[in-house]
Amino acid sequence: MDSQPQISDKPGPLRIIGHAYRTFTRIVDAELRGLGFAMSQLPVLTALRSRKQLPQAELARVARVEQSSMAQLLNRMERDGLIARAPDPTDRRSRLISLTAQASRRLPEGKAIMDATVRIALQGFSSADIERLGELMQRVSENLERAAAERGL
Amino acid sequence: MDSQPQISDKPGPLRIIGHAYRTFTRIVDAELRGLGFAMSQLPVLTALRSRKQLPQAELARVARVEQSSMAQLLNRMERDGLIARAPDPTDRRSRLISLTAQASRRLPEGKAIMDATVRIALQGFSSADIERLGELMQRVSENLERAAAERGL
DNA sequence: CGTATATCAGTCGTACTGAAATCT
DNA sequence: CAGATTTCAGTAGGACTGATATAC
Repeated sequence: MDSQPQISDKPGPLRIIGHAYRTFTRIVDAELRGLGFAMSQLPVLTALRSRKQLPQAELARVARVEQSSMAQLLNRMERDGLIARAPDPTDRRSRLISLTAQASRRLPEGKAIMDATVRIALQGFSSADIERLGELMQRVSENLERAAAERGL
Repeated sequence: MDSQPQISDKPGPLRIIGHAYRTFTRIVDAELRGLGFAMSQLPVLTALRSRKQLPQAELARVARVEQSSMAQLLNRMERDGLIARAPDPTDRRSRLISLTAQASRRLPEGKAIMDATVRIALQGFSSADIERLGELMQRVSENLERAAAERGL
């Protein structure tokens, strides 16, 4: 007798996406805590590893967050001794961000934790599955970016 | 000369997922603002529409957030006149949550906005694509849930 | 004791406002 | 020089989490 409505409240793909992402963040942040890192900091750290000095606006672009989000993140990172801010000699509005030696030293281990967790998330996925997931999510992201732009967001 | 490293910083599937979800939230919240709703409230509202009275713990389970997150969400919803809390006659620790008439009246329109935004996110997707995306994300979610449980998170 | 709820501190994201420097 | 743009800072409020505390 499955004529019962069973009030499934089926989550819908976007609900699943949100929940999976929060679970991912929770795991990575817990693993990074021992290193003194947080997941939100990794894009900043890795961007500064290759190009040693970058302005805040460029870091916001790389991390795909708003300028004010990046400003606050950098405040916490400076407080925690992960980055330093130095005046930009060529533009007095700007300050150049660089890694401290400590952050630079611990970065590889942090990146390894991140990569390992991504592998856990994708356990049991074939290369084709991974490629397909990336492609589908990329299309979702583009659809939403376009809609946001149309609305001036 | 494309022998340049081109420092692609390829996002990785989890980064795309996070960014897509944030963009989705931003759009839905903007559209719901006129109704006085927020996206985080919709699971609560729809759960209370079918079963008119539920305790906080059950709402946290349905919305897949921690108990403290739900407590604060309900505080804001009560402040905004969307829900009411009444003592549970059968358990004096618990309080039963119910919708106000206003919230109940506006809920269908809120649900329509949500559904329309999901359709935008999935524009250009065949039914097979949608099914495949749901299936892949479900597997990611299960992998991460298992890992979180193993770590006592 | 165990379960339901409340509260606090902290992170992270957004929007909005405004000052200072730069560019045209 | 005026006016627009860019770079950053600061604030407010929301949505999470984890850790505690209180009530039954």
